[in-house]
Amino acid sequence: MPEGHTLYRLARDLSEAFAGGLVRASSPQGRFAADAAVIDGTAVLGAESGGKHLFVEFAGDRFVHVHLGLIGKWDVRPGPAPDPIGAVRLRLENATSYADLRGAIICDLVGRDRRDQVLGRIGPDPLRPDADPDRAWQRIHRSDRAIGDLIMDQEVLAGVGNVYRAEVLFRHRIDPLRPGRTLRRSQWKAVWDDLVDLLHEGVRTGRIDTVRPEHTPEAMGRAARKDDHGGEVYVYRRTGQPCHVCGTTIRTKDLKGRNLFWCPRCQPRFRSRAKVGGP
DNA sequence: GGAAGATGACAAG
DNA sequence: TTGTCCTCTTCCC
Repeated sequence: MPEGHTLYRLARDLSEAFAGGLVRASSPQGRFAADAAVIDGTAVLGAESGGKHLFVEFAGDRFVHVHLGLIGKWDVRPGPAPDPIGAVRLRLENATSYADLRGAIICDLVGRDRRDQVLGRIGPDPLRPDADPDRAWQRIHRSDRAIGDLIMDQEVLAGVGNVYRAEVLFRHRIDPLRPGRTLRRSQWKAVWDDLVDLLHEGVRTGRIDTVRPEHTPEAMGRAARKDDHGGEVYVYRRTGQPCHVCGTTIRTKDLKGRNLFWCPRCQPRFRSRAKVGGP
């Protein structure tokens, strides 16, 4: 679940629940106990996300830096907190809300320097209005790496994970294995603009839906069925199933340890126009 | 009841 | 490139 839109929503929800007041902080699981004690009873100033990173700011230039990784979750709920269930690394609570963090790959108490360092290292985030897509383009159009690899590199572009990667490349009929340097600038601009739209839609709904109206089950006369992660998608985790658009079997492949999904017909293999080989 | 896999990133070699 | 960490769900026995 945790791609950029999830972290953005979390930052918003944490701000709404806790900003401007004092919070109790604890670590029922114990691994964050010493740091939780430092911020316990202090004021939350706000929360912000950058790509998949989340920072909760406390008075005194203290920040809780969280990265959910593959399996982390942060549940923000109204009401008095119940007894912790499972391994709760960090719990924040006030009179009206509580938030339980589990399974995060990063949960650190840091200063402003570290926060600035982390946010300075990531590429442009499509959810930030001041993001500059040209920063990503400068990396992409000089690279021999596959666009499917580049687009998930958080130093190139921040916030896109495996679902958005698969879906946005499908929507633009781009072969995921095509080298970044072979893309045209106009193609990148279209991909970026689409990511801005898709991520904002993800923030609004809390799900990843990427299927265009003309390809919905209703429009195509097929049975409606939500995919496992809760949204309607073209190719993500649909290996072996027919493409919603052309019916070709969706394929998968391991790319640097992550599953890549694509339709070989809608996203035909890119061939360089440069002549190669012998006479 | 247990293994495998998952929307991720890091360190080590 | 491989190994490691973290939790929860799904699938198979």
